Amino acid sequence: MRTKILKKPTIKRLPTYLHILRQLSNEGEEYVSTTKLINELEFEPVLVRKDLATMDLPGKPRLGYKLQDLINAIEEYLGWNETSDAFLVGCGSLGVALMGYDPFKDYGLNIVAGFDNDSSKTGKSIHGKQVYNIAELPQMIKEQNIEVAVLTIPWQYAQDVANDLIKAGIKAIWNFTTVKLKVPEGVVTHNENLASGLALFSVKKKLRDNSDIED
Amino acid sequence: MRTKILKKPTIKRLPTYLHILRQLSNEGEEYVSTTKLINELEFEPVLVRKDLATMDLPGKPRLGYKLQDLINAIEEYLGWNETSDAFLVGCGSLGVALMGYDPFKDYGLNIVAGFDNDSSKTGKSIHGKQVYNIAELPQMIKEQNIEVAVLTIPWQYAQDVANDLIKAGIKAIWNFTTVKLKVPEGVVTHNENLASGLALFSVKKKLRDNSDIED
DNA sequence: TAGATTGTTAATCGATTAACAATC
DNA sequence: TAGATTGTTAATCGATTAACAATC
Repeated sequence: MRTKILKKPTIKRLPTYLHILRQLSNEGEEYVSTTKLINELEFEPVLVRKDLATMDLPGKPRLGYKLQDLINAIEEYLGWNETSDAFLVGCGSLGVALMGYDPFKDYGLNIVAGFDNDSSKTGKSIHGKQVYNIAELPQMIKEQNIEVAVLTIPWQYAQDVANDLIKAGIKAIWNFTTVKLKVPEGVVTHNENLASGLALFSVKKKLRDNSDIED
Repeated sequence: MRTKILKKPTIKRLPTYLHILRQLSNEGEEYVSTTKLINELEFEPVLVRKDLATMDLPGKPRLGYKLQDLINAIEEYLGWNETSDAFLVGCGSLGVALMGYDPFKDYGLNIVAGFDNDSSKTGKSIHGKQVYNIAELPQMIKEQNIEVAVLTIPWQYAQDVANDLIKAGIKAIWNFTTVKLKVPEGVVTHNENLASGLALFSVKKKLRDNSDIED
């Protein structure tokens, strides 16, 4: 297993590359050069070349990289060659969306069930996935050996529920609440901050004409 | 109107501050110091102080900032003191979620209607908002003077639909597809890249034990 | 006055960009 | 051989952190 640690900005750009590479692959291409990738992107060529170089694949001058090798390397690095099963906690509108968001299957994430404390939601199935009462979480986490959770509950309950999840064996939490979770060693969280994105969007909008702010 | 341009990382942190400040305000606090903010956060104190300093408010040594002034300044800077009406295009699972995502009302965004080309979706209302056929978009954008669009359609159609939106008068697109939209001068887009977040999450997960990667 | 805090300038760190060498 | 591309080292740029002065 590769243990080389890439820079955070590089990691964030990898899915963008991967998306284009998969497209090119569908179109039957065999090799891909930085130049070809750049056409679809707004990154600097050197940046792309450096990012791809971190994958430690040999590129052929004049040709580029072997497309499939590059795809495999990125998928492997991200761990997207095998999917992890995950529980989603909080079947509000955002939770329901994520349960039905097809593209995740390309990103190594498989949400297998949802949980909620609202009895009007439990017992039904959403996007083909069963919704259970949150009380059943600990037992089901243990039984099914689930290590990944997606947290889409109101922020007021976030820390408490996270504590329960961790106690039951969850090792990684993708957190969509605005709360910065406090977690013990050995548990990772990642905050998906929609508000940050919206803030940036709002400011760009305001500065529309005289702006020099970049994405 | 304030035209001072903040740094991108600062802008992304503002909503986090705002969230905590609003909480403190609800609890009846009148002043807030960096020290108090830090308790809820994982940022460096100096960083927070510098971010807040960009708001150009006088802080009182030993006391901190006047809470309400700080909240107002941040909201004003982000343009969140007044909400913009927006159309959402693409009522798939993600689109439906965003239409029903309550917190947006605190973030200056008001999605007033949805659009889709699937006749099984049009004519109904979702989360209290009407869904129209995408063919009606141009006319309705003009009639209602809408300048903001949220784009949650499959990426294959993203550029084409964006072109139509812009032609009809849309000035700002919050783009949830994986495509980097090409837009003319005077139109802003912001890409919300869920895949980037998931990539970072995946890598953190993989490196769980021996990691030195930071959020 | 002492202490907690704001506010600012300088130093460090990290990421991007520029310049150029190597290769098929 | 010429040219397109990979690959790498050095320079620049931007953001964070450290150090310290100012103030109530």
